[in-house]
Amino acid sequence: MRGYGHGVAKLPTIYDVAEAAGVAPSTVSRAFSRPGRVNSETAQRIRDVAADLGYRTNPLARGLSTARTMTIGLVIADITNPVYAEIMRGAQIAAADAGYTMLLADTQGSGPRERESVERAMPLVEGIVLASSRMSDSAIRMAAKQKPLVVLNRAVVDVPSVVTDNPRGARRAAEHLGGLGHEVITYVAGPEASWADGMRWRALREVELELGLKVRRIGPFPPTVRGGVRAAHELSKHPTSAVIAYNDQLAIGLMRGLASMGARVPEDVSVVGFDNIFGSDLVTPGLTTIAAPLRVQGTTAVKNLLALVGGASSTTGKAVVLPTRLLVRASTAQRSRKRTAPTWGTTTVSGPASKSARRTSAGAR
Amino acid sequence: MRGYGHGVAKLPTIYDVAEAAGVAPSTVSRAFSRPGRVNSETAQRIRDVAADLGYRTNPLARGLSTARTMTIGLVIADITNPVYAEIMRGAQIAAADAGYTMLLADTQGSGPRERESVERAMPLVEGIVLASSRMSDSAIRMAAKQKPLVVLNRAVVDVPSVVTDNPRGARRAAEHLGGLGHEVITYVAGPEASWADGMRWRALREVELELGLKVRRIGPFPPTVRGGVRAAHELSKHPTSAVIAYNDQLAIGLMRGLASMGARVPEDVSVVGFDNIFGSDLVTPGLTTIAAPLRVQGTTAVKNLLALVGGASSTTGKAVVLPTRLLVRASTAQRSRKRTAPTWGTTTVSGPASKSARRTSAGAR
DNA sequence: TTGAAAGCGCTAACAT
DNA sequence: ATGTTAGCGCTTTCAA
Repeated sequence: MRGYGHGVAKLPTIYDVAEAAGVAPSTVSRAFSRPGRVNSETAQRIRDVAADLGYRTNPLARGLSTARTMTIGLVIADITNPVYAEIMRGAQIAAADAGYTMLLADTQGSGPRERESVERAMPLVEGIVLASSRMSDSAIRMAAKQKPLVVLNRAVVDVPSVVTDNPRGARRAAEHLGGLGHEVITYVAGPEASWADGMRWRALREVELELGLKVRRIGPFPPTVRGGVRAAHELSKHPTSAVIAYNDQLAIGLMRGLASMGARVPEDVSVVGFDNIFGSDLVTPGLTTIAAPLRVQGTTAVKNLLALVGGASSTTGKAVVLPTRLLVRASTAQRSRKRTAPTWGTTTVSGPASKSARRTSAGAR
Repeated sequence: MRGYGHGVAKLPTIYDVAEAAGVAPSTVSRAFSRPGRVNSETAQRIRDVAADLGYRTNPLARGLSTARTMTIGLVIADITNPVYAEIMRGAQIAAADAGYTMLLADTQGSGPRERESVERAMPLVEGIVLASSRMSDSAIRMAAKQKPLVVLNRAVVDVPSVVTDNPRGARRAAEHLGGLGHEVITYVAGPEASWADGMRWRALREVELELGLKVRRIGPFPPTVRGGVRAAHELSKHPTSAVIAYNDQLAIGLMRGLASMGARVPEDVSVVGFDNIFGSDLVTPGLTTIAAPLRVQGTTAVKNLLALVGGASSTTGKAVVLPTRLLVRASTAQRSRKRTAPTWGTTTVSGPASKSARRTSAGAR
C-alpha cells in the first residue's frame, strides 16, 4: 500500500532509520547486527521504526565491510544431469536453513569454464561447494586456499571432501551379480576425468578374485543415455551376461541399445547402474542400481562448508563418506544357463551375422 | 606459484595496483570500468600490472556504488522437477554469455518461502526471473516495481512474461486424440495454483465442441509421478479411452497406475503429457507429449530480463509466447472399437470387482 | 586523460 | 548502552 513509484524504488538506509528514530546510525546498525541482537528498549524501537519504513539491511554493503555475504556458491559440472537435481535440492535446503543464499554455476562439463565460474563466484560468496569437479587437484587446492571450499563426489587431499562409498557400492553390485550366477561382468566406464569412475572400476578389480568372477571394462563413454546406446554396440562385440555401468544414464542407454539389438534384459544380460536418479525406476525393466543418498550429499556438503565458514578447522584430513545401498529391481536376474540360442551378440545392429559369440557359453573362464 | 599462505588470502585492491603502477586509484578504476574501457597507454600498463598482481575487481564494492552486481536471480518452485533442469541450463547459459552470475533459489513449492527468497535475493541481483511462481499477481507486480523482473510460465498483467503456447498445445493434443477416434477425453489436472493448468484446461473446454469430443476433468493432483498413480485410481471410476495430463510426471504416474490396475496403454487408454521432460521417452510405452522448448524458455526469460536491466522499456504489455509441438510416441493409439472385454475399470487395485464399468462401452456419449 | 575528493550503506573500533 | 569516527573497495563528480 505504500504506493511505490513505478521505476526502481529507492530503499531506506540506515541513516533514514536513524533520523526517524532520533539515534545515531551506528545504533541502528547494532540493532540489526548479527550475534547478540541488542535488546534494549531503544533497539526495539529502532526495529519498529525500521519495519515501518520498510528498511532492509543491504547485504552488499554489509558484505563489503564484514566479508560476510550470507551466500555460498555451488558449482556443478552438468546441471542437466538428474543426479544434481536432488543434490541441489539438498544443498539449497541446508543453505536456506542457515539463512544462506545459493549462487549456482553450471559449467557444462567444461574445466576452463569451471575455473572461471569459481573465480567469478569467489568474491561474492563465503564458501564454495564443487560438485564433481573437473578441475585438477592442484587447481582445487589453490581455490581452497582463498575461501572455504568443499568438494563433493571426489576426494582431494587436504581439501574437505564428501563422497559416497564407491568401493562398497561397486562391491555390492558385483556380489549381487555373482550371487545370481554371473561369472563375467563388463564394467561400462564413464568419463575418464571422473574420480568416481576410477574408484568404481578399481573396486571391481579388487573384488574380482575374491568373488571368483571376471571383470572386463569397456569405454570410456559419455555418462549419458546416448553414451549407453553406444556402449551397447561396443558390448555386443564381446557380450557378457552381466554389466555394471558407471551411472544410471549409461545403464538406461545401454538397456535401450540392447533392446534395439534384440537382447533382452535381464534374460540375456543383467544390468546394474549407479545413483538411482529420477527415472531409473520408471524405465522398463526397472533398473537395479547402487543408490546414492543424493539429497544428503547436498546437505552434508553445505553443512560442512558452513562449518568451515564458521571457523571450524578442516576437521581431520579424511573425506566424509556417505553410505550407498543396493536397490534391486527388474534389470538383474539369475543367469540362464540354458541359453536356447545365442540370439544376440552374433549379429550387430549394423548388419547380418558376423562376429560369432564368444564367452557366451557357460564354461567361459 | 605465487605461494598463497594457507588461511584466507587477501586479494590486492585497486590501491595496491595504483601504487604498483604509480598512478591514482581512480585511474586504475577507469582502466577497468564498464563501457568504454579506456585505451590509453597507461591504462594498458595498469592492466598489465593488475594482471601481474592477480587483481580482480571486487563485485561487492562495485555493486555498492553502481548497483550493478552482474548477478541475476532465478527463483524456482521445485528444483527437483526435471522440467527445470533444462530451463535452468538455458538460463545459466544466457546469463553466463552476458557475463552474469546466477543466484538460485528453490522455494520447494511454497508461496511464503518464495516471497522470502525474492526478498533475500532482491538486493543482491540486478533482476529476477520467477519461474512458475506461486505468488499472487499483486505480490509479483509489487516485486516487479523494485527491480526488473520477468515471470516464466505464467502471464501477469503489466509484468514481462514468457510462456509457452498452452492453448495451441492443448488443442494439438486434443486433435491428435480426436484423430485417433477417441471421443471422450479426461483431463488430469495439476495444482490449482498453476497458471498453466488453468490455461490447458480452459483450452480443452474451448475446442470441445469444435472438435466434436467431450472433455472431462479430474483432479487436482500434485504434479508428480505419485500424483499420477493416484489419478489412475480416480480415473478408474470413470474410465475414458484417452487422457491428457497436466504434465509428464503426472502422465507417467498415470501410466504406472493404469498398468498396476491391469489397463494397457495405449490399447485401453491413450495418454498424452506436457513438457517432454527427461525420461518421457524412456518409459514404456514412450510418452506422447506436448513438448515445450525448455531450454529456450530459460534463455528467453533471461535475455528479456537482461534487456530490461539494460534499460529497455517493458516492451509491449504482451507476454512472449513460445511455440510447443506435439511429439507422438507410443502412449497414444487408435481407439479400439472392438473392446474384447472391459478388462479394467471394473475392478480397482484395492479389491475385487466392485464398481462396474461405465462409459466403457462404445456409444458412451 | 588523469588526479583529488566525496560517497555508496554498513560495520567496527574507540570514546563517552 | 549509545555516539563518533574511520574505513571496506570501488565509482564518480569536479578540477587540473
